[in-house]
Amino acid sequence: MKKNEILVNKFNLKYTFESGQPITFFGEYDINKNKLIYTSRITQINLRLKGSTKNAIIEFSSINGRRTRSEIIKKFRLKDNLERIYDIINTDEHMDGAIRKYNGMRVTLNDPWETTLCFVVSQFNNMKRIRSIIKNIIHSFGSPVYNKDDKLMYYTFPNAEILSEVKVKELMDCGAGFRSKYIIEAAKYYRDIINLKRMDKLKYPELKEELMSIEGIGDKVADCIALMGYGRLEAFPIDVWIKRSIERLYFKNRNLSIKEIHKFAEDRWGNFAGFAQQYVFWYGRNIIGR
DNA sequence: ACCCAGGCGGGCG
DNA sequence: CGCCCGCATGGG
Repeated sequence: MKKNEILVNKFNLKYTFESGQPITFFGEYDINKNKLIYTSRITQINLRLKGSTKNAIIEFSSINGRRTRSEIIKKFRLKDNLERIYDIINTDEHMDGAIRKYNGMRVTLNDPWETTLCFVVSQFNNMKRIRSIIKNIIHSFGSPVYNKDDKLMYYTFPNAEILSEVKVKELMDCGAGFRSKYIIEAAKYYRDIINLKRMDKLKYPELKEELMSIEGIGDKVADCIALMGYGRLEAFPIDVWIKRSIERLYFKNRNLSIKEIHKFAEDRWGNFAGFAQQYVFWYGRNIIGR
Protein backbone atom coordinates (compact mmCIF):
# COMPACT_ATOMS: atom_id res chain seq x y z
CA MET A 1 0.00 0.00 0.00
CA LYS A 2 1.32 3.38 -1.00
CA LYS A 3 1.48 6.12 1.56
CA ASN A 4 -1.19 8.20 -0.15
CA GLU A 5 -3.63 5.34 -0.55
CA ILE A 6 -6.16 3.65 1.68
CA LEU A 7 -7.52 0.22 0.85
CA VAL A 8 -11.16 -0.31 1.79
CA ASN A 9 -13.32 -3.35 1.65
CA LYS A 10 -16.60 -1.99 0.30
CA PHE A 11 -16.79 1.69 -0.47
CA ASN A 12 -18.98 3.45 -2.99
CA LEU A 13 -18.22 7.16 -3.16
CA LYS A 14 -21.05 8.04 -5.53
CA TYR A 15 -23.83 6.72 -3.29
CA THR A 16 -22.17 8.07 -0.18
CA PHE A 17 -21.91 11.48 -1.78
CA GLU A 18 -25.41 11.60 -3.23
CA SER A 19 -27.40 10.22 -0.34
CA GLY A 20 -28.25 13.43 1.49
CA GLN A 21 -25.39 13.60 3.96
CA PRO A 22 -23.41 16.77 4.75
CA ILE A 23 -20.93 16.07 1.92
CA THR A 24 -23.89 16.15 -0.47
CA PHE A 25 -24.49 19.72 0.59
CA PHE A 26 -20.99 21.13 0.45
CA GLY A 27 -18.69 18.64 -1.19
CA GLU A 28 -17.61 18.89 -4.83
CA TYR A 29 -17.88 15.56 -6.55
CA ASP A 30 -16.76 14.77 -10.09
CA ILE A 31 -18.74 11.73 -11.15
CA ASN A 32 -16.55 10.92 -14.16
CA LYS A 33 -13.31 10.91 -12.22
CA ASN A 34 -14.92 9.57 -9.02
CA LYS A 35 -13.17 12.42 -7.29
CA LEU A 36 -14.19 14.40 -4.23
CA ILE A 37 -13.04 17.71 -2.80
CA TYR A 38 -14.47 18.46 0.58
CA THR A 39 -13.65 21.70 2.35
CA SER A 40 -14.52 21.62 6.01
CA ARG A 41 -14.13 24.17 8.80
CA ILE A 42 -10.56 23.13 9.48
CA THR A 43 -9.52 20.74 6.77
CA GLN A 44 -9.76 20.08 3.06
CA ILE A 45 -10.02 16.54 1.85
CA ASN A 46 -8.99 15.72 -1.69
CA LEU A 47 -9.55 12.17 -2.83
CA ARG A 48 -10.13 9.91 -5.78
CA LEU A 49 -11.62 6.45 -5.69
CA LYS A 50 -10.16 3.62 -7.75
CA GLY A 51 -10.74 -0.11 -7.92
CA SER A 52 -14.12 -1.69 -7.33
CA THR A 53 -16.70 -1.20 -4.61
CA LYS A 54 -15.63 -4.49 -3.09
CA ASN A 55 -11.94 -3.66 -3.15
CA ALA A 56 -11.75 0.10 -3.24
CA ILE A 57 -8.62 2.19 -3.26
CA ILE A 58 -8.83 5.75 -1.98
CA GLU A 59 -6.07 7.86 -3.41
CA PHE A 60 -5.68 11.12 -1.52
CA SER A 61 -3.45 14.12 -1.54
CA SER A 62 -2.38 15.73 1.67
CA ILE A 63 -3.65 19.27 2.00
CA ASN A 64 -2.69 20.61 5.36
CA GLY A 65 -0.47 18.20 7.19
CA ARG A 66 -0.07 14.48 7.56
CA ARG A 67 -3.34 13.73 9.23
CA THR A 68 -5.32 13.47 6.02
CA ARG A 69 -5.33 9.68 6.15
CA SER A 70 -6.87 9.55 9.62
CA GLU A 71 -9.30 12.35 8.73
CA ILE A 72 -10.59 10.32 5.80
CA ILE A 73 -10.87 7.13 7.84
CA LYS A 74 -12.81 9.05 10.47
CA LYS A 75 -14.99 11.03 8.08
CA PHE A 76 -16.18 8.00 6.11
CA ARG A 77 -16.19 5.68 9.13
CA LEU A 78 -14.02 3.26 7.20
CA LYS A 79 -13.57 1.09 10.25
CA ASP A 80 -17.23 0.15 10.14
CA ASN A 81 -17.45 -3.46 9.08
CA LEU A 82 -20.16 -3.26 6.45
CA GLU A 83 -20.49 -7.03 6.09
CA ARG A 84 -21.28 -7.32 9.76
CA ILE A 85 -23.65 -4.35 9.76
CA TYR A 86 -25.44 -5.69 6.68
CA ASP A 87 -25.93 -9.00 8.45
CA ILE A 88 -27.62 -7.19 11.30
CA ILE A 89 -29.89 -4.83 9.35
CA ASN A 90 -30.75 -7.21 6.52
CA THR A 91 -34.02 -8.22 8.12
CA ASP A 92 -36.22 -8.63 5.05
CA GLU A 93 -36.45 -8.52 1.28
CA HIS A 94 -36.69 -4.72 1.15
CA MET A 95 -33.52 -4.17 3.12
CA ASP A 96 -31.86 -6.88 1.11
CA GLY A 97 -32.74 -5.00 -2.08
CA ALA A 98 -31.54 -1.69 -0.67
CA ILE A 99 -28.25 -3.22 0.46
CA ARG A 100 -27.67 -4.85 -2.92
CA LYS A 101 -28.52 -1.70 -4.79
CA TYR A 102 -26.47 0.69 -2.66
CA ASN A 103 -23.69 -1.62 -1.63
CA GLY A 104 -20.73 0.28 -0.23
CA MET A 105 -22.69 3.37 0.83
CA ARG A 106 -21.20 4.68 4.05
CA VAL A 107 -22.73 6.69 6.86
CA THR A 108 -20.36 9.59 7.34
CA LEU A 109 -19.22 11.23 10.55
CA ASN A 110 -19.05 14.99 10.26
CA ASP A 111 -18.24 18.02 12.34
CA PRO A 112 -21.21 18.60 14.72
CA TRP A 113 -21.59 22.28 13.92
CA GLU A 114 -21.38 21.76 10.16
CA THR A 115 -23.92 18.95 10.41
CA THR A 116 -26.24 21.12 12.45
CA LEU A 117 -26.16 23.95 9.95
CA CYS A 118 -26.77 21.60 7.02
CA PHE A 119 -29.81 19.97 8.56
CA VAL A 120 -31.31 23.17 9.91
CA VAL A 121 -31.21 24.41 6.33
CA SER A 122 -32.67 21.12 5.08
CA GLN A 123 -36.04 21.53 6.77
CA PHE A 124 -38.99 21.98 4.41
CA ASN A 125 -36.54 22.22 1.53
CA ASN A 126 -35.16 20.20 -1.36
CA MET A 127 -31.68 18.81 -2.03
CA LYS A 128 -30.82 21.22 -4.79
CA ARG A 129 -31.77 24.29 -2.84
CA ILE A 130 -30.14 23.07 0.38
CA ARG A 131 -26.92 22.78 -1.56
CA SER A 132 -27.32 26.21 -3.06
CA ILE A 133 -28.06 27.88 0.29
CA ILE A 134 -25.13 26.17 2.02
CA LYS A 135 -22.89 27.20 -0.84
CA ASN A 136 -24.03 30.81 -0.57
CA ILE A 137 -23.36 30.82 3.16
CA ILE A 138 -19.92 29.31 2.69
CA HIS A 139 -19.02 31.80 -0.02
CA SER A 140 -20.29 34.72 2.03
CA PHE A 141 -18.77 33.89 5.41
CA GLY A 142 -16.02 31.30 4.87
CA SER A 143 -12.40 31.97 4.01
CA PRO A 144 -10.96 31.29 0.56
CA VAL A 145 -8.51 28.39 0.12
CA TYR A 146 -6.64 27.75 -3.05
CA ASN A 147 -6.58 24.13 -4.17
CA LYS A 148 -3.43 23.53 -6.18
CA ASP A 149 -4.74 20.18 -7.38
CA ASP A 150 -7.39 21.59 -9.67
CA LYS A 151 -6.24 25.21 -9.44
CA LEU A 152 -9.55 26.48 -8.12
CA MET A 153 -10.58 28.55 -5.12
CA TYR A 154 -12.69 26.92 -2.43
CA TYR A 155 -14.12 28.28 0.81
CA THR A 156 -13.82 26.93 4.31
CA PHE A 157 -16.94 26.26 6.30
CA PRO A 158 -17.65 29.32 8.50
CA ASN A 159 -17.42 28.66 12.22
CA ALA A 160 -20.22 29.23 14.71
CA GLU A 161 -18.67 32.42 16.13
CA ILE A 162 -18.95 34.12 12.77
CA LEU A 163 -22.51 33.03 12.01
CA SER A 164 -23.72 33.87 15.52
CA GLU A 165 -23.10 37.51 14.74
CA VAL A 166 -24.52 37.87 11.26
CA LYS A 167 -27.81 39.62 10.64
CA VAL A 168 -30.97 37.78 9.61
CA LYS A 169 -31.02 39.74 6.39
CA GLU A 170 -27.56 38.52 5.44
CA LEU A 171 -28.79 34.94 5.65
CA MET A 172 -32.01 35.82 3.83
CA ASP A 173 -29.76 37.09 1.04
CA CYS A 174 -28.21 33.61 0.97
CA GLY A 175 -31.70 32.23 0.34
CA ALA A 176 -32.13 30.68 3.78
CA GLY A 177 -35.60 32.18 4.18
CA PHE A 178 -37.45 31.53 7.44
CA ARG A 179 -34.58 29.28 8.58
CA SER A 180 -32.29 32.30 8.94
CA LYS A 181 -33.12 32.94 12.58
CA TYR A 182 -32.77 29.23 13.35
CA ILE A 183 -29.27 29.25 11.88
CA ILE A 184 -28.31 32.14 14.15
CA GLU A 185 -29.81 30.38 17.18
CA ALA A 186 -27.85 27.22 16.43
CA ALA A 187 -24.68 29.26 15.88
CA LYS A 188 -25.11 30.93 19.26
CA TYR A 189 -25.50 27.54 20.86
CA TYR A 190 -22.34 26.17 19.31
CA ARG A 191 -20.50 29.38 20.07
CA ASP A 192 -21.49 29.42 23.71
CA ILE A 193 -21.07 25.79 24.46
CA ILE A 194 -18.08 25.49 26.73
CA ASN A 195 -17.26 21.93 26.03
CA LEU A 196 -18.26 19.94 22.98
CA LYS A 197 -16.84 16.89 24.69
CA ARG A 198 -19.76 17.09 27.09
CA MET A 199 -22.11 16.51 24.14
CA ASP A 200 -19.98 13.59 23.03
CA LYS A 201 -20.44 11.91 26.39
CA LEU A 202 -24.22 12.23 26.48
CA LYS A 203 -26.23 9.13 25.76
CA TYR A 204 -28.33 9.28 22.61
CA PRO A 205 -31.68 10.23 24.25
CA GLU A 206 -30.09 13.04 26.26
CA LEU A 207 -28.11 14.27 23.27
CA LYS A 208 -31.27 14.40 21.19
CA GLU A 209 -33.13 16.26 23.91
CA GLU A 210 -30.27 18.75 24.19
CA LEU A 211 -30.28 19.36 20.44
CA MET A 212 -34.05 19.81 20.42
CA SER A 213 -33.75 22.56 22.99
CA ILE A 214 -32.34 24.73 20.19
CA GLU A 215 -35.05 26.68 18.38
CA GLY A 216 -35.50 25.31 14.89
CA ILE A 217 -34.31 21.81 15.71
CA GLY A 218 -37.05 19.24 16.08
CA ASP A 219 -37.27 15.46 16.11
CA LYS A 220 -36.03 14.80 12.59
CA VAL A 221 -33.19 17.30 12.43
CA ALA A 222 -31.98 16.28 15.89
CA ASP A 223 -31.76 12.69 14.73
CA CYS A 224 -29.83 13.66 11.60
CA ILE A 225 -27.34 15.57 13.74
CA ALA A 226 -27.06 12.74 16.27
CA LEU A 227 -26.43 10.26 13.45
CA MET A 228 -24.12 12.16 11.12
CA GLY A 229 -22.61 14.70 13.52
CA TYR A 230 -22.11 12.59 16.62
CA GLY A 231 -22.03 9.09 15.17
CA ARG A 232 -25.01 7.74 17.08
CA LEU A 233 -25.97 4.85 14.83
CA GLU A 234 -29.15 4.17 16.80
CA ALA A 235 -30.66 7.50 15.69
CA PHE A 236 -33.38 7.08 13.07
CA PRO A 237 -34.32 10.35 11.33
CA ILE A 238 -37.90 10.28 10.04
CA ASP A 239 -38.70 12.53 7.12
CA VAL A 240 -41.49 12.33 4.55
CA TRP A 241 -39.58 9.76 2.48
CA ILE A 242 -38.83 7.45 5.36
CA LYS A 243 -42.41 7.73 6.56
CA ARG A 244 -43.77 6.90 3.12
CA SER A 245 -41.31 4.07 2.61
CA ILE A 246 -41.89 2.41 5.99
CA GLU A 247 -45.66 2.72 5.67
CA ARG A 248 -45.64 1.30 2.18
CA LEU A 249 -43.06 -1.43 2.58
CA TYR A 250 -44.01 -2.70 6.02
CA PHE A 251 -47.56 -1.57 6.83
CA LYS A 252 -49.55 -1.79 3.58
CA ASN A 253 -49.73 2.00 3.41
CA ARG A 254 -51.34 2.37 6.82
CA ASN A 255 -50.80 5.82 8.27
CA LEU A 256 -48.33 5.73 11.16
CA SER A 257 -47.33 8.30 13.74
CA ILE A 258 -43.70 9.37 14.09
CA LYS A 259 -43.66 7.68 17.47
CA GLU A 260 -44.84 4.37 16.00
CA ILE A 261 -42.15 4.51 13.32
CA HIS A 262 -39.43 5.17 15.92
CA LYS A 263 -40.64 2.15 17.86
CA PHE A 264 -40.69 -0.01 14.74
CA ALA A 265 -37.15 0.99 13.76
CA GLU A 266 -35.76 0.50 17.23
CA ASP A 267 -37.29 -2.94 17.58
CA ARG A 268 -36.19 -4.01 14.13
CA TRP A 269 -32.74 -2.50 13.66
CA GLY A 270 -31.72 -1.51 17.18
CA ASN A 271 -28.26 0.01 17.48
CA PHE A 272 -27.84 0.16 13.70
CA ALA A 273 -31.18 1.81 12.91
CA GLY A 274 -29.36 4.84 11.53
CA PHE A 275 -27.56 2.71 8.99
CA ALA A 276 -30.83 1.07 8.01
CA GLN A 277 -32.40 4.50 7.71
CA GLN A 278 -29.79 5.69 5.24
CA TYR A 279 -30.46 2.70 3.01
CA VAL A 280 -34.25 2.87 3.27
CA PHE A 281 -34.14 6.61 2.65
CA TRP A 282 -32.16 6.38 -0.55
CA TYR A 283 -33.98 3.25 -1.66
CA GLY A 284 -37.37 4.82 -0.98
CA ARG A 285 -36.55 8.01 -2.86
CA ASN A 286 -35.16 6.28 -5.91
CA ILE A 287 -37.21 3.11 -6.16
CA ILE A 288 -40.58 3.92 -4.69
CA GLY A 289 -40.84 7.54 -5.74
CA ARG A 290 -44.05 9.21 -4.78
C1' DA B 1 -50.46 29.40 -12.25
C1' DC B 2 -49.90 25.64 -8.87
C1' DC B 3 -47.36 22.23 -6.15
C1' DC B 4 -43.68 20.54 -3.64
C1' DA B 5 -39.35 20.20 -0.93
C1' DG B 6 -34.78 15.07 4.13
C1' DG B 7 -39.86 20.17 9.27
C1' DC B 8 -40.72 23.11 12.98
C1' DG B 9 -43.15 26.12 16.22
C1' DG B 10 -47.36 27.57 17.88
C1' DG B 11 -52.17 27.34 18.71
C1' DC B 12 -56.14 24.63 19.37
C1' DG B 13 -59.34 20.98 21.32
C1' DC C 1 -51.11 14.01 23.04
C1' DG C 2 -52.94 14.70 17.81
C1' DC C 3 -54.17 17.85 14.34
C1' DC C 4 -53.66 22.00 11.50
C1' DC C 5 -51.57 26.10 9.87
C1' DG C 6 -48.02 29.34 8.14
C1' DC C 7 -43.51 29.77 6.73
C1' DA C 8 -39.26 31.79 2.31
C1' DT C 9 -37.81 30.36 -1.91
C1' DG C 10 -36.85 28.36 -6.39
C1' DG C 11 -37.64 24.66 -9.60
C1' DG C 12 -40.81 21.46 -12.13
